[in-house]
Amino acid sequence: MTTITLRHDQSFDLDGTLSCGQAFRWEKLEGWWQGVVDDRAIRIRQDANRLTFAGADAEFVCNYFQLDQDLPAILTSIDRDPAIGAAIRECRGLRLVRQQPWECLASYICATNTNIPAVKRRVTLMAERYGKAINGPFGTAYAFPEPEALAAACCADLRDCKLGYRADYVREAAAFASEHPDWAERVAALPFEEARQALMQFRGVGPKAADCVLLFAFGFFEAFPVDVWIHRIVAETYLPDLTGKNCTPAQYERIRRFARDYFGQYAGYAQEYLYCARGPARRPQ
DNA sequence: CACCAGGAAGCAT
DNA sequence: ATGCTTCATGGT
Repeated sequence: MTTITLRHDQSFDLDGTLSCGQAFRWEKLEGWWQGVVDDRAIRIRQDANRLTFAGADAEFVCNYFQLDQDLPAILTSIDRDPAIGAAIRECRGLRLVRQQPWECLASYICATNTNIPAVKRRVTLMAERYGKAINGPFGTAYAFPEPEALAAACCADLRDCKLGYRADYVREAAAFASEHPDWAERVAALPFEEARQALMQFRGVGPKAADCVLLFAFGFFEAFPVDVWIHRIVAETYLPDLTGKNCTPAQYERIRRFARDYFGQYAGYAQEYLYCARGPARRPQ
């Protein structure tokens, strides 16, 4: 068990960070967050400015939660109006975690036209069936499956993981990733728009999923994923002439360009704060 | 039973 | 380029 004390400039809210839906492999049990990152089973809790954890060292935890990123400065840079200001006050301390590219890509292929609990279920089922077993501080856990393991999976077994029509997309992506082990570093080396196009070459990865992977795994903080909630919020708050509930490709393009211009190079943080401040009780209409 | 959920592909216009 | 349909699943 390790404890670190956060510095004054390391504003951090563990609960907000892990419950906002960016990563799918954490759950809170009896005051502790338990999760799997890479091949580590981690247990962590926060008491004021102290972080206590097991299953990983301080450097790993610091890197995963990007604790050395200057969050106060980022929030100042995106704080452009009362609406985002309220979201920042409500969610201050929320950080984007640094996910692994393959897991993030596969997870967001599983996230189309569905909700977060269902994605968690799919990812957990895939890990239990195809992932490496890990002995951690909370019994046996399972790493997210390597591309090879999912590429070799038979389609019926994958469908048992409740992937539905997404099973073929995951298998195809897994086959590509196992044949091109350097796919992630090649994407990481590209400029933003080219990296985005590269991700959208995967079947099952459209604009939204690509932007999520760019933001959550590749550190492209200008990425601005537009899901149904963000579409609704942006239409109500910033672009009132947007009509309809369905987000056409042209609307998607307009929203993300607006966000990049308006919020700046950390537009992705603005997206996450707006999304998380939407309020769990808020109903559509 | 209808409707929705961190969408995207496949076609027809 | 834009619009409609379908896709599989679980929750409400």
